[in-house]
Amino acid sequence: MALLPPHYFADTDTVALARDLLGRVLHHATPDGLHLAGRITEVEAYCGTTDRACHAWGGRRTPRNEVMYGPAGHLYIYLCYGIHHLVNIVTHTEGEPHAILLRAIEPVLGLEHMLALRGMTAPHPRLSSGPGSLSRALALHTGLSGTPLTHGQVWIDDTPALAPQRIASGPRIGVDYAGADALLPWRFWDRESKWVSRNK
DNA sequence: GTTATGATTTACT
DNA sequence: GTAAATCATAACG
Repeated sequence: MALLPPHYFADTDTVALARDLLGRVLHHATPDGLHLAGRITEVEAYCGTTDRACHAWGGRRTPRNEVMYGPAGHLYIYLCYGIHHLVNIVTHTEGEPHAILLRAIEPVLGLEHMLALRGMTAPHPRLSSGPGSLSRALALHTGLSGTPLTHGQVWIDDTPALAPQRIASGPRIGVDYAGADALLPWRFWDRESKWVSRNK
C-alpha cells in the first residue's frame, strides 16, 4: 500500500480533502517498534485565517500553530485541556494555515497494543473514537508535531476513500465560541461505522 | 509575571 | 446531566 504523496495534502479545498480522507488508513511506526494503524472514520476541517474556530483565525501566528503556516502534509499536534493531544494534518499551500483534525479511527493494526495504551481489555469504539482517545490509542503526541507524513514514522496510505453516500456531515464539535462559524457543516464521518465519536 | 482558557474525556450524582 | 481533571499556551499588564 503506497503512501499518499505530499501534493495530495496540498489541495486548496480543505473541506473536500477532509471528506476524501475518510476511509484511508493512518499508520504510526513507534520508537519502540510497534506498528499501529487505523482507518479514518471521522474528521473536521479548519480553514485558515477566516475561520473563527481555527487556531490561525485573524492571522494568529504563534510557536504552537506555526506548522499550520508551513507546507502541507505535516502533523500539527497540540495539547487541549491540559490532557489531550489533538492530531491534525496540515493542508493547503504554504502561508495558508488550514488543517484537518482527525477525530476517530477504526483499529486496523496493533489492536492489542492500542488496548494496552488505553488501559482497556476489550475492543470498544471508545478505544479510538474522539480526538483525545485517537491520539492515545495510536501513541501520537505533541512531540510529533511538525513531522512530515513522508518519513516512514507516521503516514497515510492510499486505501480507497469512502463512497460519497457513506459520508455524513454536521457542525464541528466543541467550537461554540466561534460564532456563526460554529454552525458550518465541516465535520464528516462514516455513517456506517460505529467507530465515531457521535452519529449526529 | 499573571491569568484565563480550551478543536475533551471520564467519573460521578 | 454535571463537574472535575490538568497544563501548555496565549494574551495581557
